[in-house]
Amino acid sequence: MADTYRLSNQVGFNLRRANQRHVAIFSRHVDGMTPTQFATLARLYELGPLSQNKLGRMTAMDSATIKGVVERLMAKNLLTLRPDQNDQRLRIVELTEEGQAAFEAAHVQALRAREETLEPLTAEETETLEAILAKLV
Amino acid sequence: MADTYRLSNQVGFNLRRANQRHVAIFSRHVDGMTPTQFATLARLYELGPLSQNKLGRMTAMDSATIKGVVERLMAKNLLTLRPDQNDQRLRIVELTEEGQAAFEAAHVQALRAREETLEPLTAEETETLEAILAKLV
DNA sequence: ACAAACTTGTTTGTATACAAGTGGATGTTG
DNA sequence: CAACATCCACTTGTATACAAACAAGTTTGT
Repeated sequence: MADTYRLSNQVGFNLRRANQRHVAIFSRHVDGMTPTQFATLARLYELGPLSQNKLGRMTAMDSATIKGVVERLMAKNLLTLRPDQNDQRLRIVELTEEGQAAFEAAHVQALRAREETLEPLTAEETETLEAILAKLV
Repeated sequence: MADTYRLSNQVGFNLRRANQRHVAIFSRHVDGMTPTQFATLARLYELGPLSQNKLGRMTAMDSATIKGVVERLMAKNLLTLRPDQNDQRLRIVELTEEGQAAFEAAHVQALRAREETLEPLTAEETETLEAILAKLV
């Protein structure tokens, strides 16, 4: 039967909790920006201007989600939106100067959040976790 | 500077993606129930009747979140709510017969979802991941 | 006994996250 | 080149997730 089922041992449950914990730590370290918003800035910083949907794919958000994120970042003047010349469907998202600065500042704080998240682990365990997560996603 | 920052290497980003992937797999295997709702049933099945807030703590949800989850599960007749005799603040949540059956059925499907989630990993990597997640949460 | 501190459950507001459907633009193919 | 499929952005609806504030009940400290 299901008598021996223990939720606390389930990978899915612990994946969810580990993510919750990281989000909480991230929020304490990085001001005025969620992990998702930070990921969006990071991708634009890395890759330059992208269409909204492409940006969503690069940050693992569907079109409905990325729309809201872009909207909120735009409200903070961290990015701009412009139509594409060749393809009238596309809305090209681009970092503003302010957005670049915001990423560079948040980036340092995000690294500290990462450290605190991984603090319970040894350096070797951290590497192992990163390798295993890379295989999982 | 932040030139070398690679979002795809960030533990937080990959934790989020791994969780997204698991939720998607779970949804394909378990019908009519989210991972969170399943976790709620699992805890009640494991531990018996619990107050709403206590149930939230056992499933890693704050009071606002667990309220909605309980509401939706109650709408499906999978659990009931009753006042506590000794403490008038408490609302005791309890599985119905239908809720127990629903958990037992979903439980089998959830195990298959777990298998598919962990399919990219060797048995040893799975164990390692579980151990590391246990240290992280 | 009684005020202060805490707990429980609720509400509101904001932010992901995704399914499903729409309309317009672009690509592909017979 | 016209039918068809695909892609993009948007909209609606549902489901977590958490912060902050609140009222009512309970516990604690004196």
